[in-house]
Amino acid sequence: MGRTSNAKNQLLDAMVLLMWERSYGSLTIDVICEKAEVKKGSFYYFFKSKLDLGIAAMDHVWTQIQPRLDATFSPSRPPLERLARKLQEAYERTQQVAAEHGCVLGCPFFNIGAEISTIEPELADKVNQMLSRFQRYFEATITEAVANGDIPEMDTKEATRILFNLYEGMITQARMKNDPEILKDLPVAAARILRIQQLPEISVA
Amino acid sequence: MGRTSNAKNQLLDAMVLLMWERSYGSLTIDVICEKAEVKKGSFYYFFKSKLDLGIAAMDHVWTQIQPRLDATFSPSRPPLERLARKLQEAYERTQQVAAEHGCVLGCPFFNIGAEISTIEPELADKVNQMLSRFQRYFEATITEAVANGDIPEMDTKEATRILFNLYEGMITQARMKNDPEILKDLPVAAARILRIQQLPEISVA
DNA sequence: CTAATAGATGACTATTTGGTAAAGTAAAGT
DNA sequence: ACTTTACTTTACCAAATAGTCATCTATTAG
Repeated sequence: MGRTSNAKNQLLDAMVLLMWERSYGSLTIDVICEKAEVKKGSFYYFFKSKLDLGIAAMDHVWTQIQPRLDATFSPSRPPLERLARKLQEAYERTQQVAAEHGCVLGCPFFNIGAEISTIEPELADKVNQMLSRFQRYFEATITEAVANGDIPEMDTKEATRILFNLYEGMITQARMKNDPEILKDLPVAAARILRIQQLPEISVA
Repeated sequence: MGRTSNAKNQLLDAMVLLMWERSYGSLTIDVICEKAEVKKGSFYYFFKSKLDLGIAAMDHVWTQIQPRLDATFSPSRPPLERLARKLQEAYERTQQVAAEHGCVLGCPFFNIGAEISTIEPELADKVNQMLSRFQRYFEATITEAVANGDIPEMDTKEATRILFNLYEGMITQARMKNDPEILKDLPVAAARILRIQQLPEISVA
């Protein structure tokens, strides 16, 4: 009952895009409303502040990302192949996003986290929560690889932290240099961290 | 001749601090002037905009950082020991800065770069320039380590990129999680990337 | 058909912000 | 002493921005 609307979703979509393409601090309510094609009155009907929308936007983008992660890290393939595919996908998708948006954008969580961690604790918590979820995909993969004997015995939590931070560091560098090619180092880097010669080759498609 | 002043330096110091402790986008001219204890008229006497000061602040902080880097990476010690010391120092200094400022702050260049790369190209260029300078210290060290036979033959440029991005990624995670302990992974991570068992132990002080 | 509900709209206010300019002041040159 | 130079200070304006509210409109339940 009552009037229907998808203004809330338009606001969430616009916020995700703007935070990814620009930054959090550079956004104003007016800019967000314009991008969302929603009037300011409606903004304040659904959200009480930019911070409120920003936090909701992080949950929103996760629901878009999670299915892709589930597919890429699907246990239907052996762990090292999953990892190799993820790293390959990171490179290809970075190129694709750069073509669509005009420049490399990197990881929406990591960028925002680096920006706001000291000034917006609530948003920082939310971002850390999302990054932890993301990291779990790597951890599950590495744990299984050790269990399979695909890689030597090692502290899997430690290896996960190292690989994950490397991954985020490289993607952020790719954004800063606006150069997807930086991500070509990822497979070599992962192999070294996991103490193997190289990750498995992956067949096309 | 004419009236003397150190307002310009106060503005630079304040800007460096604020960009490190907070972010670029959250700063206003008024906030910067208040921190610097300088009136707005003087701000516009020395700088034409926040962007202008931001760029100058990056050069300014480099002049403070460079002597410390020169000391830590001094060729008076063997390369792997230099590296081990740098990673140890990163951990200790992060703790110290956290104690002084109330939270982990990370790398001033990387944080700002991640935040503004898509919206302030001039500042992004300056940040990239500083990061490249920083990276050269790692590259020189790794190159010498290979030449010495301290680590196996490898593509030193590639190894440098990997190690550097890992370093920045970890430091940024430490900021986001407000936890210096994350940096304890650095020596293990470096050893894996450089294909050695472990970095040399370093004596106290 | 009508009332109740959910949302849309636009006009409005108060504040913050970036930016300017004119008058003032300290230091050094002559 | 006084003039020039280099910087400071204050007051000010215009634009941008956050946030509110009364009124309007679409949807559905009864």
